[in-house]
Amino acid sequence: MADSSIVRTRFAPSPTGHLHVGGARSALFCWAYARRHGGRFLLRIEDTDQKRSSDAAGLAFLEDLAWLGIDWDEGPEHDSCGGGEAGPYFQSQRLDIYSEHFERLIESGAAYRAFETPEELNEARKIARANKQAYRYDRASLNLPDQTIQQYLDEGRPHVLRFKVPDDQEIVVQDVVLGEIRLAPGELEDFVIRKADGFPTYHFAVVVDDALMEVSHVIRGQEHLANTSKHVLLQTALGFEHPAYAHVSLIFNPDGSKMSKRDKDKLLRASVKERGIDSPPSGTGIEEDAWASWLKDKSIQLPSEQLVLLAETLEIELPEIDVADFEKAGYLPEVLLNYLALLGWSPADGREQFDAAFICDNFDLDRIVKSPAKFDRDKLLAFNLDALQVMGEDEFVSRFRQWCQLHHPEYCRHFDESTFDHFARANKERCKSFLDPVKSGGFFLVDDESLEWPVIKPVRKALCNGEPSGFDRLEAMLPVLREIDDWTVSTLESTFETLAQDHAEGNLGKVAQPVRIAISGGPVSPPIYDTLVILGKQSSIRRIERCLENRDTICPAG
RNA sequence: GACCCCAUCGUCUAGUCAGGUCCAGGACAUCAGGUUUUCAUCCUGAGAACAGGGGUUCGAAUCCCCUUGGGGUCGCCA
Repeated sequence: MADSSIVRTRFAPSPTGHLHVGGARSALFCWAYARRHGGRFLLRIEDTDQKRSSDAAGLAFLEDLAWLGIDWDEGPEHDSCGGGEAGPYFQSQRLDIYSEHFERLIESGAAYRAFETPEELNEARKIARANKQAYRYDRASLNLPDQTIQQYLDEGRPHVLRFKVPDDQEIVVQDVVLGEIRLAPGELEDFVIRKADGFPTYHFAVVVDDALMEVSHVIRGQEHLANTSKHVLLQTALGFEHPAYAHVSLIFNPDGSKMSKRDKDKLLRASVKERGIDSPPSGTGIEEDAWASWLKDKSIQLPSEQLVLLAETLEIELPEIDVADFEKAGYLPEVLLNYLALLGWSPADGREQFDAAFICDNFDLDRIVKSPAKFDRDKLLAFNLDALQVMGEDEFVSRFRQWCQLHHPEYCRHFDESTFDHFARANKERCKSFLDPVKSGGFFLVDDESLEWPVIKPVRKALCNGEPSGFDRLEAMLPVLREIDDWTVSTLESTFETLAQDHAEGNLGKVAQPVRIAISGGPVSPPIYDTLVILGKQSSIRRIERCLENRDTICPAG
């Protein structure tokens, strides 16, 4: 340990695609802590599982981190982030480093070879479970005669390396958030540190890497709490210093279950089973084999594109779990970051809305809460609204345009640049997320000749009821609107004021609402003059005409 | 089942470590009014919590114990 006073934190995900919000918060806390204390934040890829192959898609979370504005000083290179002296930062490239440390443990007798097969162990676990007993590895291989071991080795029997847990001492973990956690002697079994394929297990790799990368503070989710005792033991056996630990509570769904990256699979799997679908629906691109094993094994996740396609065919709405889901749903990265920071942490001054710089200036471990938090989308949405409202108009337009290009290019294609601009501005005051204008603006995209008017209460109220009715007023207004040459917000505004005087005793709503419905097909749209201008004179007139033509369907006689 | 962690309004939390200033504060949500050309905003107001039981103490949301509830882990996953 070169200089123990320098703060070094790390985020160490496995390369399984997108970053989920729990991971994002861990990364945020690590990052903020390093920034607050003038330290370094590193990223390390925990890819020691050969079965879950790590292709390029596995590294999608790098984009998610970057989107959130979390940058790393060392780790995989991405844009201007990454690099560093303590690499490689992919565990699969550090195998020779681990073997050196395995050797030390074998020589000192702190680790031993074990020859049981996974099947044997599974069987033993099952029996123990059936007898309502806690299963612990029985150390059978530890008691094997040297001769037998040599014989097995000569035969080339596959084997793992297990760590010999001292059975006479209590293990104490000091946690910055939780305090002191004690584990009685004998609670821990001799856990595996090297798999049969020669790769280290998570426990071993994490300890070696944290030590070699001089990580000073391990900030991670509480699901790792039970592992920490193993790590502490390994550190002692290897002669490493213990980093400071801070275990952050988990993030839950509103229903109280753990918010997991596997939730989407879980939801779909349940639905598939319920409907008795036993082969992969066509168009999802899922192979028969993959489908079968996915159905059987809860720990298997489908690639995200297949997940999306499957959800579409089943007409199921997937929960927002990944950072990318929130991006797609139209949230601002700075708002998500803000909200995530509030999940388990709060600044001393009680402020709730702040930016990344504020977090970096104020974050500390002593204000982290121990209890778990439920993810509250309403609050996130409210924060998003606030951020959208205070955003400058130009910034809003350009960010909204960028987002549309990515997620709803049909709007960019449909409008020319200045009309898109107007569309964006007209929506700014009234949207909670980038998705709102898109969801409510579908009528802009439909053909004038195919616009329909659903016969729902607010429509009938505005169009059919009263004397004169909305339709009567529309009829009277149409010729006036036809005569307008200067189809602009200001001209329309003065025209409508006159129309309101002439036909509705000055009540603007009485003239605006029928027009709104006529041109949008429903009772909701951006401010009426903006809507008329964005749509254009020709379309607006045509839609009013067609609405009038449909009077009898919309207001059935009686 | 074993072990470990947690427990303040519906939700996120402040207050807990250094007991009194807390008949518990804020935010989101809810409800009621008001503003508004629709929706969304915006403004005003209201209701809403220390899980239960024992201690310790002059005094407990704060300290201790038990119960209950929730969660995590128990993989040759990370």
